[in-house]
Amino acid sequence: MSATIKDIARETGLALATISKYINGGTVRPQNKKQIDEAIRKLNYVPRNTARGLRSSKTYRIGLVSGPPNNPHNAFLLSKIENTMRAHGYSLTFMSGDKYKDHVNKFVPHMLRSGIDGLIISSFCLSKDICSAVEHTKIPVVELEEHSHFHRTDCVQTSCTSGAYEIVEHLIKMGHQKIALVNGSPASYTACERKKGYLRALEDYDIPVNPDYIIAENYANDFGYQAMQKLWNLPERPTAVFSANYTLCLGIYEAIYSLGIRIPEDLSVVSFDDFELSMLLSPQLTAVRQPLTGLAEQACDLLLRRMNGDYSDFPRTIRLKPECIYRDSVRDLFSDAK
Amino acid sequence: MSATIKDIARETGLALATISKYINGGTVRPQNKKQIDEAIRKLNYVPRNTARGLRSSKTYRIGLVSGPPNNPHNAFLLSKIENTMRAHGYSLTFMSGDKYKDHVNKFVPHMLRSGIDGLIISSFCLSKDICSAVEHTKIPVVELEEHSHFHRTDCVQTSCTSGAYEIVEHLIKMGHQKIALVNGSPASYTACERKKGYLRALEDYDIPVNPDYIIAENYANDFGYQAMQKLWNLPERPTAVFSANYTLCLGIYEAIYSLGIRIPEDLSVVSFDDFELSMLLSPQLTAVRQPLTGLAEQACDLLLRRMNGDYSDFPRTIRLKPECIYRDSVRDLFSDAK
DNA sequence: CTGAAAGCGCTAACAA
DNA sequence: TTGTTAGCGCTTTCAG
Repeated sequence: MSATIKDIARETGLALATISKYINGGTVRPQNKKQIDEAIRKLNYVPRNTARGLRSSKTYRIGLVSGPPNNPHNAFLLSKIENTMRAHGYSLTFMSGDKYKDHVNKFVPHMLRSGIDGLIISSFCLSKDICSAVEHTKIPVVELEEHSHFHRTDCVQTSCTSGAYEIVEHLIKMGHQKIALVNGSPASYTACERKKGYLRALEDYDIPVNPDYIIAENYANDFGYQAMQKLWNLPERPTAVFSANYTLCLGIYEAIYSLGIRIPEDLSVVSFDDFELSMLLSPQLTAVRQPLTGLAEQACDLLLRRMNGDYSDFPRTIRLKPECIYRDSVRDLFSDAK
Repeated sequence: MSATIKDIARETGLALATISKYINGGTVRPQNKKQIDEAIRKLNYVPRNTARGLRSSKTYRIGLVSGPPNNPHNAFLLSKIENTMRAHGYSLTFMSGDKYKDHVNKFVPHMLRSGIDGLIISSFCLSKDICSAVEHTKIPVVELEEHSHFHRTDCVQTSCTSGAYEIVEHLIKMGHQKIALVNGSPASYTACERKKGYLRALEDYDIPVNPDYIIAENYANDFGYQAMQKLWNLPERPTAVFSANYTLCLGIYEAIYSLGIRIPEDLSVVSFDDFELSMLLSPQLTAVRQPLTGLAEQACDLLLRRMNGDYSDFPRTIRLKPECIYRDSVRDLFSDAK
C-alpha cells in the first residue's frame, strides 16, 4: 500500500487536516507548503479520490453509456466528452455495447454501483425500470439523441427531422422521385425523426410514398447490405437511396460495389452522418453532418451545471441543426434530361 | 443520499456484517435472504463500490489510456477491452488524447488519483518520471504496442516488423523497387518496428535505400497528406507507397485524390491497419491487418492475472503476428511488362 | 450463521 | 493558519 495523508502528516509533523486543506487548495504557511510538497514527492503520495468521495459523496467521475466506439459518431462524442470533463477534473467511466442487444439494462446498474456523479446516455433507450432506478439515485442525467422513459430529463439532440428533410429535398430538387429510405429500428427515436423528415419532404412535394422503398430494421452494417440488395431486386428500382446513418451506409456501399452499381449514374446515394470516409469514397458522398462538437459541448455543459446544483432551466431540451454537405453522389436528373 | 447498508440492516433487523456478507456472496439463512432481498428492492439500495474499495483497497476499476478513439484501431481495442473487463466485474476509466501533445504525462497521474486496480496503456510512450510514479503505486500495468521507460513491464504487441516486411516484400514481388515509406515519429516504438521491417525487406532483395523515399514525422492525417505531396514532387517518383498506419493512409488518399493520381496505374498503395474503409475504397486497399481481438484479449488476460496476484511469468512480452490482406491497390509491374 | 467493533483514507466542523 | 475529532459506507476480524 502506498503512502497516505497520514504519512505526510507524520513526515512533516503537521496535522492531517492541514495537509488535506493544502491539497484542496487551502493556504498554509510558506514554510509548511514547502515541507508538504517535499514530503509528497518523497513518499510519492497520491491522494485517493475514492476516500475523498466517501466523505464528500463526490466521486469526481461521470459515466458515459453509448453505442460501440468503432462507429465514428460515438467515437467522436466519447473523445470530446472525455476531454471536456477531464478539463473540469472529472474522469470518465465508459461502457458501450451493441445497441440491439439488451446489455444496456445491465450497464446502468453497473455504472451506478461503480460510483458516478453524473451520467450521459447516448444512442440508447433505457427501460422504464432502469430509468426509475437512476432517478432514485438523484444523480443528474443527460440524454444524447435518444429518448428514454425518464420522467423528466435534460436532453441534447440533433434536429434529425430538419437534416433528413433537407437532404431528401435536395434529391427531389435534382429530379428524384423514387427515393428509398434505409432506416434504423422504429423503436429508435432518432430513426423515427429521420423518417419523419423524409416523409415530410415527400409530402411537401406531393410525391407519393412507396412502402417498398422504406426498409427499417436497425442501424447495423449487415442490415444496410441486405436492404440495398432488396431494393435492387425491386421491379421498379429507386433512383436514389437515403441511408439513415453511417453504419447502414457502409453496408449499402458494400452491396453497391458487389452489385456493380455505379454512383451516381445508376443510383444516387445520400446519408445521415458525415465522416472522413465520405470524402474518400468515389464519388464523394453527399451527407448530413451532425453538429458533434456542439452536441458534446452542450451535454457536458448541462451535466456540469446540474452537478453543481444549477437546475434553473431543468428539464431542458437542446436541439442543434445539422448541416448538409453536398458532394458528387447525387445525379442531377433534370440537367441530364436537357 | 440514497440508502446504505445501514438502512438495510435497520429494515431487516439484522446486523451490518450479515448484510455485507450476503452481498458478497456469503450464505445466510433462507428467511434472512428473502428479507434482505426485499429490503434492497424496497429501498433501492445500491452498494457503493467506492466505500467497499476503501476497506478492501480495490476499486473494481481499471484504466485505459490510449490515442483518440476516432481512430478505428483504438476504438476497437477500447470496445473489446471494456467489454471483457466488464464481464469480469471491472469498469473502465478511459482517457485519450492526441498522441503528439504531451497531455499524456498528465493523464496518468489523473488516472492514478481517480483510483484504479490496473492500467492498460496503448499507443503512448510515457516519460521516465511517470513510469516510476506508476511503478511506485504497485498497480499492474500492461503496455499495448508502445514501449515506455518502465523498469520491467508486461507488454502485448503486434509483430510490426513481420507485417511490414511481408507487405513490402509483396510490393517487391510485384516488381516495385521505388518504394516510399510514410511513417510515424522515430520516437515511436511501433514506427521504428515498421521501418525496420521495410528496411529488412529492401535489404534482403538488394534494393538500395533512397532516403528521399522515407518520410517520417508522426501518425497524423495531415502529415500523410503533406508527405504524399512531397513524394509526388520528387524528380523520381516512387511507384509504390507504404503507409505506416491508418490515419496516415487517410491523408495519403486525400492527397492522391487531389493530385488526380490513379491507383494502381500511377501508384501502388499499401498500408498498415485494415478497416472497413479498406474495402470501400476503390480499388480496395492491400493492407496489414492487426490481430486486434487477440491484442485486447491477451492484454486483459495478463492484467487480470496480475491483479489476482499471479506474477508467475512476469514480465511477459507477447507478440502477435499480423496478417496481410491482398486486394487491388498494387500494380503488378511484371505482368505489365510481358 | 450472526453480531459487535475497529478501521480503510479522507474531509468538514469546530476549537485553539 | 493549524489541530482535534467525528464519521462517510463498507469490510473484516473475532466472538458468540
